[in-house]
Amino acid sequence: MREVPANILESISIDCVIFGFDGQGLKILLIRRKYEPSEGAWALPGGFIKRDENLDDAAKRILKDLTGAHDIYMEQVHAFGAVNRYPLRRVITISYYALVKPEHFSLIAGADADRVDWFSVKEMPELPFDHHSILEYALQKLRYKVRSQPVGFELLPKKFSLTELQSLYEAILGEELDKRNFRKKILKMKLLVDLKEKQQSVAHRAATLYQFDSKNYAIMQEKGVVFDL
Amino acid sequence: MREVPANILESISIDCVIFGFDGQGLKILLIRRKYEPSEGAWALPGGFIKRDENLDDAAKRILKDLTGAHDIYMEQVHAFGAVNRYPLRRVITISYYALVKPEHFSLIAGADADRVDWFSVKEMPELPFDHHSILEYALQKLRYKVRSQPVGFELLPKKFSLTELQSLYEAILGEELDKRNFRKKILKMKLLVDLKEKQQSVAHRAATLYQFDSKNYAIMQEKGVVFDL
DNA sequence: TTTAGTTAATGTAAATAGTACACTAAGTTT
DNA sequence: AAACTTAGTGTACTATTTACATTAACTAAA
Repeated sequence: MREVPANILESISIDCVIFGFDGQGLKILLIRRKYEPSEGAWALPGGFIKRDENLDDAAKRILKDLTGAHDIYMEQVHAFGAVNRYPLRRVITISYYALVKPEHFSLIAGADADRVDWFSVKEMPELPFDHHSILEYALQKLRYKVRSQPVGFELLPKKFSLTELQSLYEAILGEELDKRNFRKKILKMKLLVDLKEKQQSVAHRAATLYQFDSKNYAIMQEKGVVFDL
Repeated sequence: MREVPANILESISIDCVIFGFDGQGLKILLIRRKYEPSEGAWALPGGFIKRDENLDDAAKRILKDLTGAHDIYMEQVHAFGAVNRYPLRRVITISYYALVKPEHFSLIAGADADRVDWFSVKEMPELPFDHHSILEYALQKLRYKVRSQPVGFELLPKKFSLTELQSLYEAILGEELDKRNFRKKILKMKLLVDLKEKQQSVAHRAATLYQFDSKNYAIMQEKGVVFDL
């Protein structure tokens, strides 16, 4: 445990819930805490806000300092402020979340972390403080969001099959989807470009590859088109 | 302007966006600020959090101290933390909102407010700091919510007509709804009890009165039934 | 070279939900 | 009795959702 520097706001922290999808299941990025309180525990990457820093900027900096992961677009989720949530003093934390592709980031433990790693959401270590609630809340939000917006294409390779896309959605939602209905819906959105290419060297019938149509997505967003999965 | 007491967290405030519906239009509860900064301006009721107070409790207390309105269930909306949003020092604010029936509350300006009043959302005074953004954000949330959940029954008299209910929804959404379709949908939800009673002494055909079926609502919520208006 | 194994790809019928739309009913007031 | 005001109602059309099973294409192993 160390002293609180003067240029930070000592009563407000940010915690980041970074979800990752690697083609298998849903993962979450944790750091191992180098200092008290809860030294040695795996926890959400979090830290304090500087006096001259906006919230979104603080979230980015904190994540980068602890894990090395940068250029991640995060969204604010919720403020958690139970009186005794943090043992040393009163701290209210604001949570942020993002969904990323693990292999895009080389992780480097820094600042108050001595290790960083991805954990499967299904097999999580015990988390300190109220980090479990924070995680659950963010997961709810992610699931909600993924149903109403075409989220997550950036998590797949540039060229992907519809089955891969479906697995992604199933991993996030934690439930199985009907193949034909999924395809119908996703193709009707006109957000995928059929590349007229096939998978190579797979031990079964090769799937057609698609690409996310980000141009059309931008246009539709401007028009205020609502998506729904 | 006064000193910051020691038992409060000086960098975190709460601002309350209290929407009211009085049968006519959507209103919002504002206070007139008694002290600098922005002394004399109409603003959202807001204040600082005490060290031994949870967020939700703080929101309730702050609202009560400034306006006299109590027993209002508020929900957290968003944290706003632009570096210069508050002129005196760095303050991050967490917004809360609620939707209530104005005539249920006797307003008493207190603490840092010398007046309290309801304003039509359509004719708002200039608000200080980033209160306008905070209000807009809460309004978005309210509109969103009212479409997906049976919100707002508590704003009407215990016995109400379908037309009154429809006016409420129209006021919140800021758009007109089709009478027949509205009735079809709302009745299909099985959330209203037909009281087999008629309005009294109205200068036209009397409408049937209904009551919100909170018992059935609780049951349906448990089952996870999704509503959609 | 045949067979087994694996995943890709496809369509339809039925049910449900959403939308647009106009007239009659029941009271009160003049 | 006529005029006014709001209540109350149904239908046809379209779009969306859901459940569901077979054939196609390719590889690997026998």
